[in-house]
Amino acid sequence: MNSVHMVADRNDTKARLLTEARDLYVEEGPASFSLREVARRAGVSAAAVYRHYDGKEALFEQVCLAGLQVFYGYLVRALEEATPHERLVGSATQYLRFGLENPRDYRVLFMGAGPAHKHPPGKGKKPDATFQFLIDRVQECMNAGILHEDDPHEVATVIWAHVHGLVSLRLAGQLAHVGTDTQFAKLYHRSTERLVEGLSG
Amino acid sequence: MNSVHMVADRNDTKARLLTEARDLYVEEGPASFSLREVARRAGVSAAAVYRHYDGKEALFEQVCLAGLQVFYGYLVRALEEATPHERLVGSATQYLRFGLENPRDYRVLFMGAGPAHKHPPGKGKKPDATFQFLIDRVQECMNAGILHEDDPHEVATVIWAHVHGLVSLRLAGQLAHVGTDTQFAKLYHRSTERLVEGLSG
DNA sequence: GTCTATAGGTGGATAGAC
DNA sequence: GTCTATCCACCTATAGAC
Repeated sequence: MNSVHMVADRNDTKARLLTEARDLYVEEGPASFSLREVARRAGVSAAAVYRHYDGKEALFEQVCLAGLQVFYGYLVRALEEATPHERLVGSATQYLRFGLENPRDYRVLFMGAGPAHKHPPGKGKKPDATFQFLIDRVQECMNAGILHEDDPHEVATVIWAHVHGLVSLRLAGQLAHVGTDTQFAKLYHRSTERLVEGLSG
Repeated sequence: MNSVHMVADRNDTKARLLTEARDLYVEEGPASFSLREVARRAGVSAAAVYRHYDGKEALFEQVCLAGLQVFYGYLVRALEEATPHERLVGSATQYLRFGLENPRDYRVLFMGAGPAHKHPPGKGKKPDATFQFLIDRVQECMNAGILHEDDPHEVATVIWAHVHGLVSLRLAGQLAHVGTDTQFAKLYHRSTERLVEGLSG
């Protein structure tokens, strides 16, 4: 096995720094996110980090980009569905799956404290791509007559707010009373479907 | 006018520090929130802050508490409504008003970066009181037969997630395409009412 | 590619004068 | 109540040895 083909060696310092950086960020917050602490957790010196990343900000940028890659990996699966309706529902399902299976990435991408990090390019640009994806699913349903003709922008907006609200509150521990992830998923799907029906009918 | 009765003198350093602290937090994020910078903005030395607050964390705690006071000031107005249904809808309305009229306080209270600030007592305790308030409104509607009997916990959960999702995305600028605050308010009310109908019918 | 050493900077908090 | 001066901790980033 050539090292060139190894994507995530357990001892790959670069990859290790990336995950340690992400974990530190979500565990201790932006205020405590330091390059030195990331290096400590990864078991290397602070100076070593500069062999892999251009600095603190660049490191965090890569954390965001890596999270987006994972996120898109989930979203695109919804396109494998057969009908427009299934693709729309599937999008919501994949969004939920991403959040529950990658809570740390979700927090970095969608629960960053507003202007917490200034530069992270994944904050103002890519989520727009996400939004467009959802708009396309809605438009698709309207074209197929599955959803009543309406402003796809508006319907997509409300759906996004709804799923983001549910997932973010769940990950924040505010919805612990709902029970298991499976129970939460039922609630998620039921309320989302009813919301869509209510908005389109 | 006795100074004892003056709550917010323009030159009241203590009050000035509080608002400067809040603004710095929402503008620059937790990572850049420093006692020294707050003091600079307030036009006093860093040491002067300690005459009013016990330190950096204590200062931020007071920022959170002040925001909660304002928030509750909005919520309780919903209790002035005549019927359970109007009180439930009114709660959502007041929640929206608070967010649009006090975006900085809203960000501090509900859009803090997860574990961004560790101690702030307004994060794990008080929002529970907020949630209980909403549960009470829902239960009230069910008792009155206005909402179909269901788990008030669950219905309140979905409503909270929905309104929080809409307001937080709006304040994050992700819903700029919706238009004016008035237009956004229409969307907010319409989608919320349909959600409630869908969940209870 | 990783280390140690170091330069240069910011911040929290305290002491003591006024 | 506010100031200046100060201490100490921690950080980013770089230089140069290995």
